[in-house]
Amino acid sequence: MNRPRPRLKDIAASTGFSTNTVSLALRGSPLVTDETRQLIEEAAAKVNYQPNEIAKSLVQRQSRSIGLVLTNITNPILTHTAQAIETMLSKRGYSTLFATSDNNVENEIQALDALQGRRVDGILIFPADHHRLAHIERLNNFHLPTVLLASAPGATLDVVSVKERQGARDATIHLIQLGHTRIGIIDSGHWMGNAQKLQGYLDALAQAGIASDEALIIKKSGYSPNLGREAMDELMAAKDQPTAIFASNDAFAFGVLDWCRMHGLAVPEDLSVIGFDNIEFSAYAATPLTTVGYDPKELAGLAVERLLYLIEQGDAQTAPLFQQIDLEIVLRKSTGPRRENQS
Amino acid sequence: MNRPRPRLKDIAASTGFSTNTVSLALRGSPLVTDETRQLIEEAAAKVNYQPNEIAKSLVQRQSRSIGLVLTNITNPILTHTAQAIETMLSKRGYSTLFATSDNNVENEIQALDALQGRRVDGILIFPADHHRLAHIERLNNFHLPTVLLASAPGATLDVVSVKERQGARDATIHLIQLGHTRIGIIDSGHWMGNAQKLQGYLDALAQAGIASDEALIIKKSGYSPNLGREAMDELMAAKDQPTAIFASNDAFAFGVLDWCRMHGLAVPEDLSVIGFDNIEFSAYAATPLTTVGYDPKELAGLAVERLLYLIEQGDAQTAPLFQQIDLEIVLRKSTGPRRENQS
DNA sequence: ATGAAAGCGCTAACAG
DNA sequence: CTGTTAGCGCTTTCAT
Repeated sequence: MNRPRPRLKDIAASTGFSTNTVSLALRGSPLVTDETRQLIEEAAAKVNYQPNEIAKSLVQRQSRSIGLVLTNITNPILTHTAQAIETMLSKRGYSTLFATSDNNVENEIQALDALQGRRVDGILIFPADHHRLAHIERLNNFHLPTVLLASAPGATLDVVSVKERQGARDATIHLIQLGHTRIGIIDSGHWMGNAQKLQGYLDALAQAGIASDEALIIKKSGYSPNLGREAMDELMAAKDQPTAIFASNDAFAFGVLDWCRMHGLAVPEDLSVIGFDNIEFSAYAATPLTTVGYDPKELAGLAVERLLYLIEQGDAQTAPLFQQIDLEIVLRKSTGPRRENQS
Repeated sequence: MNRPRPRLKDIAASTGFSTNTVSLALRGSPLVTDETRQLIEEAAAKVNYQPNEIAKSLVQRQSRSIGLVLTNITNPILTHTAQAIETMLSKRGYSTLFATSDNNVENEIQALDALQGRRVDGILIFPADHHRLAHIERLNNFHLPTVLLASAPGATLDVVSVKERQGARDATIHLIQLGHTRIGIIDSGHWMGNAQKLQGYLDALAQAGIASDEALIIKKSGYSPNLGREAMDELMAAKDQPTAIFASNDAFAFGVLDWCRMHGLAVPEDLSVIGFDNIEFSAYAATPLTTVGYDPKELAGLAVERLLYLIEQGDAQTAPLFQQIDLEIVLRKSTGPRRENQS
């Protein structure tokens, strides 16, 4: 059973045709007779012939593979996006090489090098650091189509992301409409997030005529409930405590909920909390989480379409496109009206 | 800025050496003078030379890439495993091509074909269906090292997985020790699970002299809290209701917790529930979930080591190795002693 | 210590 | 319609 993989040449030899004819036949060229095609197909099937895509890639100068670079996959919304991307790409005949940067620019550079070495036809990337994009933008020098999956400030690349600023604003407005004026934000700092969410939060406050307070703005780098708990320690140390919290991702929000459980605060009676991302689990949290969500498939679809378009364009330079999808608030149980007696 | 990618030949031309010398120099061969190596390295750096791994793969007949096939990535424990795999592989100089079968054998076959076409050096796979492995086992015909990431009954392939049966037995024993005798199981049917967990559950019951009851055994195919809820509808319809539930994955357990919340049952006072996998969020569930967990990195490490070993072995046939890692119960709040007045 | 030639498995002209 | 030739970018004998 242990044979070496059959080549075009082998099936050429066994059928008596030339490798060229075999190649054409197998690719369904109209130039070859039905009769010979049939012969060739049979011979190919008999030995379980599978074309060597590597050889094909070499001669065609395209690998029909793309690179997907993620920061890390502890955030389920990213993995859903990743899976959707892979599925769509696979339907279009592309393989996906994946790599993780773990939010580290050095790793990211290495990953990009490896992908370039493998001559991927394009790259989809969640950047590790929204302020260090030079190594990504440099990909353009080699005509390597790239789309960013997060809106980085001043990027000269194509972007497909979510309307973070607007989503954050809507979340904050939701809290304001419930009567809250002391609203804390736990922002994810500059990676996995730029200043967009913070901006949206400030927009909402300004619009409602509420002064922002530095003591209510906490930055945490990472994605973990622990960070949410830590942030709460700081937030609730303020003299004038917040009555509502906007957590810039659901993991932070879980940390907040847990902090409340530990400290005997009822949600939403004593504290309202709203998250961001609407990961599947948010419906099953200690208090079902109100959060702002989006459809990862929509994001994936847009990104894949755009990337494939850029690939097909080839050398024809196209101006970078900036696309963002809508978010919407998913109302559950973790937000409620501010009570009179509240702090 | 828009140049084509430099080749060995180009930097040979610019330095006056032959492509062969350049190739040797860049790979650090001792055959070439330090002086010329330096010259060549400079020239290469100047044009940002990156070797074409595709060409390399073709001539060396190895791609230094492996295929990772997942069922789907809604289960966070799988994504953690996947990330750990990618990270380890990347450290060893391997790229990872990833594909998802969505628990569908047809998709799985397609994915495997694509990976073979790309001439991956090995495959790591969570099989879609533990009873349909023929297409995977066939990979051996082409010397394609493969390791299964789930213990399939009677597989003739290498396996690295968790001690599901023992973990399930331990979980059930835990409930029995708390005084429960009416213990329901929500099993994940035959994919993403074989009969191992059910077996472990039955083992524990038998060992304690408790008769098993068909009415307490529910099978659900999939990974979603909804299925847990559905199962509860069936389970609690029994005349003699269970006082404890073993959910074969954490998502099911969340569904159970949610069902309890909807029906006014207190956990663990009215019902104990234990999950499986210990996903990160289980600590933040409506009731912090007691569950049986393992370290995905350990699983990933074992799998990668084994695969790489098989790859290095080359044609030397080695008997399939069956490895399983330990599980341990993570005690939280969702299990408690059976009360006297309980059902 | 360096160069020339061959070839990995395939597709792409170009003939006939 | 089918065969011949060349070449993708690299490594690998084999010379020198």
